[in-house]
Amino acid sequence: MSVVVASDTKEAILDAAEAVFAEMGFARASIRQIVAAAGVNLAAIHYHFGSKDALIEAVFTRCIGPINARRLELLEALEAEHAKGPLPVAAVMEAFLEPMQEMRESKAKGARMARLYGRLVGESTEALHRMLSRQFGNVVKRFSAALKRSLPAVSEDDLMWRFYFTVGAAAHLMMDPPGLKKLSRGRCDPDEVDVALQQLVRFASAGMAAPSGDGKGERT
Amino acid sequence: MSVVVASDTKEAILDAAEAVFAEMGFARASIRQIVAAAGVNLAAIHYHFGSKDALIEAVFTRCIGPINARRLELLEALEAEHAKGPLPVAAVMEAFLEPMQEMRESKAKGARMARLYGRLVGESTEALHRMLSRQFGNVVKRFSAALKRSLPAVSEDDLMWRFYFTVGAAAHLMMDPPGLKKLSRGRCDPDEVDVALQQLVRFASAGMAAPSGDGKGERT
DNA sequence: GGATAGTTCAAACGCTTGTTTGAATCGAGC
DNA sequence: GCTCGATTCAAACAAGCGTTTGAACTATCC
Repeated sequence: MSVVVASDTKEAILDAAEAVFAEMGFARASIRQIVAAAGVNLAAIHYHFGSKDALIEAVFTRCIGPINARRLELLEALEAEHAKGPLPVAAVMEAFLEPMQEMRESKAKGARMARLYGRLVGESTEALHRMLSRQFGNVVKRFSAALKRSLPAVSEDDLMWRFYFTVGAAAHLMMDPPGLKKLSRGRCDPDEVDVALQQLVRFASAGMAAPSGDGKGERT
Repeated sequence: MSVVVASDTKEAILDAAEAVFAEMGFARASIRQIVAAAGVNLAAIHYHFGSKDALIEAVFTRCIGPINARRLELLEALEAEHAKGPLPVAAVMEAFLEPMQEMRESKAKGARMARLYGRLVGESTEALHRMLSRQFGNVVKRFSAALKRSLPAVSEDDLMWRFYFTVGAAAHLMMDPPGLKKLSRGRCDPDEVDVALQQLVRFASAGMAAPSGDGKGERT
């Protein structure tokens, strides 16, 4: 057969864990479910990863790494394209949001990874949270710099708040897509990923560029 | 002693469960932790509620009921105030977001309930989801009608998408307040609830009123 | 004061959890 | 062909889980 890059069982475990975690959440998922789905022995998880927590980390890293890499890639391309002029906010937001949405496009695995991704925000333990910071450090730094350049009129603090809200909106979409369907009584389909991305980008861009309340309480 | 409105232990269990669920999530929290925190016997939960799932429902209902009641109350006041003229979007959003944020204002219990509230979106099982629909049905109907009136230029579908994103942004804020602190390297404080509400309202209002992409791909 | 209904309690139930163990199996390298 | 390290396997481990049980307690009414 072909060259075994990394142990086949290791990959099988990661794939199965991804699916089970996405469906059940981290806490509810049991390693017995995972080994059953992967078709490997119960002890394989501890042999290859050491513990359930370590497996969670491994799954997460494999899932989020490429996304953040692509984000930075898109942002760099954007900065190259608009080397001198101003960076369009919508384009920056799209560079951040598209890689996350994109993976939902490709069949079951993509959707599962997307759900898994969403789970992280809500269910993260302390260990998960530290890794989350590690993985996102660069992305946050680069994107907040880009946003600052895009929207010089908005204060840095406001930008952080709004970026944080954007993450929440995107995470919600991936954590609970059926929620939108129920909310809209079937009229909006969260599985049309291009529509979803467009909606998300529009909403987030407008939110980002919202007027800052400079003192006066302008409640229109 | 005073009149016992409902069993003291029942209240103690609900209080303790609220705290433990908020801290650990529903899946990780054990009823042994809850009875220990409440200072009651292990069997008390099953005697008073029947099961752990039923307890989750009870805690949730007690937590979300008053919030949704207040939302409708604020919205009705608003509609009375602007009986003829247009409803200001920001005011509608504030009517929706304030009751949720408000409870964080009062010491530990408020913050715990807020976290619990946030957990629901990410961790809900099928049973929880059905109850969530039941509890939110009215609120969604009334607020989407109000938003439609506020923003006649925005299509109904767009409004649903954006309302859904707003829920996500708000839920994120309550699920993971420390996340904002980390993201902003300490510059933004999610515990200043009035600031948080203001930021949330501004972001959501701008997102709600975003221009709809009527055909032309206006990527500025 | 004995009976009754409501509540609390310690103890155990059966089951699932993450993890460990030690033997069995496999695949190269000499 | 044999050895050795890496991998797989069935089986068991202790601990924790939600839940049940039946006896003890408490207050109320006749």
